[in-house]
Amino acid sequence: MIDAAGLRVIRAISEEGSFTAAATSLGYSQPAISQMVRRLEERTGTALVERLGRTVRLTQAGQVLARHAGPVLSAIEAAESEVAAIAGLRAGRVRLMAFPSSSSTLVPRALALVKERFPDVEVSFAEGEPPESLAALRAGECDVAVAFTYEGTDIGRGEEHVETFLSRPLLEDEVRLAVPKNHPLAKADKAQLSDLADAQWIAGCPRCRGHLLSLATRAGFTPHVAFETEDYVAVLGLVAEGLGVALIPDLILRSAGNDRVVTLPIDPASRRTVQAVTTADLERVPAVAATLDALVDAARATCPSPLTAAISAR
Amino acid sequence: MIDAAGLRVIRAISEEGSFTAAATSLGYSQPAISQMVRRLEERTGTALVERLGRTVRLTQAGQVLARHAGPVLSAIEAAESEVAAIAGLRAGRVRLMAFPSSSSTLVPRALALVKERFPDVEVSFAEGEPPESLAALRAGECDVAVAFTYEGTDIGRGEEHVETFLSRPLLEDEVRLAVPKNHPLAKADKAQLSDLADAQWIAGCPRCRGHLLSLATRAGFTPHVAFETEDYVAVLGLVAEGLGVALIPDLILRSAGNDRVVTLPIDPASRRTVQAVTTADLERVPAVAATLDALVDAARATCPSPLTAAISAR
DNA sequence: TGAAATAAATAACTCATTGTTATATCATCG
DNA sequence: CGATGATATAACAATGAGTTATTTATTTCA
Repeated sequence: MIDAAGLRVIRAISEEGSFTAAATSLGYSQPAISQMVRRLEERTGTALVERLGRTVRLTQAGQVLARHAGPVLSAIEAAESEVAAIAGLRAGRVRLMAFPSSSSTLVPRALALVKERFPDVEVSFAEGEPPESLAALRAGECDVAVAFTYEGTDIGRGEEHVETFLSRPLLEDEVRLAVPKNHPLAKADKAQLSDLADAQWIAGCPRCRGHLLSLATRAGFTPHVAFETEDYVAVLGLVAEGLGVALIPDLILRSAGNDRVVTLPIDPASRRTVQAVTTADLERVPAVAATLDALVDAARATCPSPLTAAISAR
Repeated sequence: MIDAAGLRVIRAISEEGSFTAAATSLGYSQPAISQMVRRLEERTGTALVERLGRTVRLTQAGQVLARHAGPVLSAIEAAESEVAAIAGLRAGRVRLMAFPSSSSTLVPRALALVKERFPDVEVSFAEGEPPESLAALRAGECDVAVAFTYEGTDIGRGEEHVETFLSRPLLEDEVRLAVPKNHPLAKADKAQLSDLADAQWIAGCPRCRGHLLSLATRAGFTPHVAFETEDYVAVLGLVAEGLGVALIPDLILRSAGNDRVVTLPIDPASRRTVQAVTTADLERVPAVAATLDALVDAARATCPSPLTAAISAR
């Protein structure tokens, strides 16, 4: 029945003392005010202004509206400016969830970029492996997930498809074989996976373990997994002690090397793609978009690869 | 940019958890909500809801709007209900101004009627002779003036025209000649004004004095005004003491008689019309309309005259 | 796994609202 | 009494905000 526009008009009349002045103050034409008042009076069923010749004055009912106009309009303006701040990146919160090994360089660098560009945007951060982070994204518990997919790995056994969401590729991460320095393959150019059918394997995160199984199956064997840990520093330690071999993404080796371990490409090559994942809706939230951009930029700085080259060329 | 309708929609979505439920709760169709949200998102420049498959959830910006919706909408509802109370005569204030001699019966009776019919309507009352009461009406200091006009009297010398306003006739009030009981005319049927050219006159209020002058001029003389007072009881007292004669409206004689005074019609007859005066705008204020009605009813009860008969027949 | 059910998006259309300009009316003031 | 300043009205255009019908997508359930 009564909306913000009506209150604005009544307030302007009350403040300015005439329809014409109210019109100029609101940027309207005079008849617009005249008609607006008439409509309001029709709706409320009572006169709101007294037209006394050349001047107008509010009736009691008009004064009631004018009195309420202030609080209502300033609350609306407050809401608008809060939303505008979010839209203008002068406010906003992004909840980021990333898998542990990305936390070392990529994510911190991206967070720093966001902070530098938009100091008032808050980015909170939690660790989580892809299945959890995607579930959190779906559940609305985070806004951006930094996840990875292994090339050619078909997910789908209860896990979230990355394809359900909107994802931007960040890095191409080559999967290498890690062997102890004294291992027969240590000096080889590349390793045939099938040569390692009888090796003891050390597996990383569940997803990586799945990838290992998938690759091994394709190479015609079932790997014997002697140890399992999500901590890649530990994986490298185990390998260094000669307790087994492991598949390790190149990205991890950049932050956590071990000089008693040698890594070499495998054949057929395998890579994982690190992606920033969000939803189509959240991508329209400016702070989220800014975070995605920062992640892309951070990835480019982290590792110039064919993929990121392609992205920069774009 | 954002109006009450938008806030209502966002709040409904937040409360109901889906567009469809929000639509039913607001009495809209589902696409209406869908489009409303889209418009809001276009205007604000950021996503307001996350569509997660079948369910929707508000984004941070959406939550900002939902948070403000409550206060804003309840303030608007409060304003609406206050105005509705005024429109529905469950509230309201009328400032009445009446000339003194109407205060005796007509006005009190009318006030009682309003109080009986609409107990929550406040009518405040002040005395004032027609020129002042009309000026007050014009100045917005009162809402209804009970005034009178002398038949055939042309006003206009700086005074307010009753015709400027909207007036409803209440009573036809005959002007009679008051003489002492022992006056030569005391037993006459009627008095020729011209027979009183040499009499001492006692005048009432300024307006009444003006009327006396006008009538006398028409009768061919200039009256000798010996006394002047606005208090008609005093006028009657002066007449009773034989200090002069006076023109007195019949209405006054009903409440303030004096048995040492005789009144008789004058020739040519003269009457004043008692009117309830307001403005076209104020007449659309329900409490004002109710007061006017009460005045008409009170007048009918006070003095059944040809005029009031005509009004009831209408 | 596939079909039914549920929910949101889209298309196409209608109608009311809310502006506009041009003009009339009306009160005030020199 | 005419000029002026203010509101009202008329006619019209654009937009907003609904509607129904239909499509698309996700969940659920057999």
